[in-house]
Amino acid sequence: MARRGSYAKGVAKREEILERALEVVAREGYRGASVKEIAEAVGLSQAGLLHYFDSKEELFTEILRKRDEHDGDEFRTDAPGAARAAYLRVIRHNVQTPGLVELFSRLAVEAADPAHPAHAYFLERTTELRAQLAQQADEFSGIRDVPPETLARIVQAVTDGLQLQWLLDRTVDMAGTVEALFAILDDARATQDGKDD
Amino acid sequence: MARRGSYAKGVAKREEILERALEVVAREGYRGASVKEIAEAVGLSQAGLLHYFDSKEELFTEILRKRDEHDGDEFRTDAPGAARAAYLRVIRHNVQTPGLVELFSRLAVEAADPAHPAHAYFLERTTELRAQLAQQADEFSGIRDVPPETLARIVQAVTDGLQLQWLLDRTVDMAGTVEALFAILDDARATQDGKDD
DNA sequence: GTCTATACTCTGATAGAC
DNA sequence: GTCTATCAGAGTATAGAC
Repeated sequence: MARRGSYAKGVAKREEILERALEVVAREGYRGASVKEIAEAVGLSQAGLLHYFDSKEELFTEILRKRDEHDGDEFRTDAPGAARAAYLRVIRHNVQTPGLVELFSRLAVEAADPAHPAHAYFLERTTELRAQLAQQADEFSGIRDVPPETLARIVQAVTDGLQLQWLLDRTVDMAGTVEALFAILDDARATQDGKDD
Repeated sequence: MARRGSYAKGVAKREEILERALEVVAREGYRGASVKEIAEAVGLSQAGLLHYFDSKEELFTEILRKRDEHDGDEFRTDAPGAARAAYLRVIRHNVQTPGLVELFSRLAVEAADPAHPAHAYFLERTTELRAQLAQQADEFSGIRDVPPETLARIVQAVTDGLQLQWLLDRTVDMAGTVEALFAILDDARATQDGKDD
C-alpha cells in the first residue's frame, strides 16, 4: 500500500490521530469541536494536525469513517435472522457516544453541498446501508405494494430522525421506537399475507 | 401589545425583515447564509440587522417561526380526515423551499445544546406536532400495543430523516415515502383489528 | 429609536523556519 | 514532520451620528 517509508509513516500517524480523535469526540462530546481542541487532545498544534488532513471537514469525515469501521467489526453479523438485532445493538451503542451522533448529524446536513468532502461518503454510506436493509427481505420487508428499497429508506429515515429528536431530548428511546417500527412492519406483513389478490 | 409607538415600529420592522429574510432563504437557498448576506438582501448593514435580533441564532430561529406561521395559515385544516392530506401538502411544499429545509435541519442539530436560542423552539414545536399527530388517532394511530405518541414520533422521525436524505439527494421522494408509511400503518391496524385477545 | 462605522475575537487555512 | 506566525473571514459588541 505504502510506496515509501515516509509515506507509510504518514499513514500510520494518520490512523493514530483518527483513533485518538474518535475516542475524544466519543467521550468528551462534540461541542462545536474545533480543530485546535482535537489537535491538543491528540498532542499536536492546529497546523500540525492539519498537516495530515486537507481540511477540518476532511478530518471529521475520516473520523466518521473510522467509526463505521469499528461498528462493522463489533456489530456486523452474518447469522441469518440476526440483522435486526445487530441494527438495534448499534443504535443502543450510539447512546453511549453522543458526540459522534452529533458529529454525524451535523455533517449529514453540511454534506448536502456536493462540493463538501463528506458528500460522497454520505451518499455511499446511505446507499450501502439501504441495500443491506433491503437485502434482508425476510426481516425488513415482505410487504407487497411497498418495494424493499422504500422500506429500507423508511427504517433509515426513522433512525436518522430519531437521532435528531434524541440530541434535543436525551430521554427519547431510540432503540425502543425502532423496535416498535419493526413490530408494525411485521403486522403490516401479516395483513398482506392474509390477502389473496 | 406595543407599549409605545416607537416600540411598535421596531416590531413592525422586525416583521418586515423576517418576511424578507424568509423569502430570500427560500428562494436563494441557505448556502451557509451569513448574517451579512441576509442583511444586504434586506437592505441593511450587518450591524443594522443585528440591532433587531440578539444574535445570528435568534434571527434564524425567528425565520423558522415565521415559516411555521405561514405553513399554519396555508395548510392547517380542521376538516375531519384531512390531517394526513395537509401533512403531505406541507411536505410537498417543502420541496419548493430547499433553503428553509436546510436551515431547519441545521438548526435542529445545533439546538441540541440547551443554551442555544432555538432549543426551546424545537422542543415546543416537536412536542406540539407530536401531540397533533397523536390526537388524530383515527388517521395516524389505532394500532394496539403501540401508543399513539410512539406512532407520532415515528411519523415525525421519518419526515425529519427523509429531509436529510433529500438534502443529500434531491431525487428522493419525501411525500411518496411518507404515503407508503401511512399505507403500512393502515395495514398494521387492519391486522390488529383482526385480532381478538 | 435607528443605523453606520469600527474594532475585537475566534476559526480554519497557509507560508515558511527549523 | 512539526512548529510559529500570519492571514482572511465570520460573528459579535460598542460608540456615536442622525
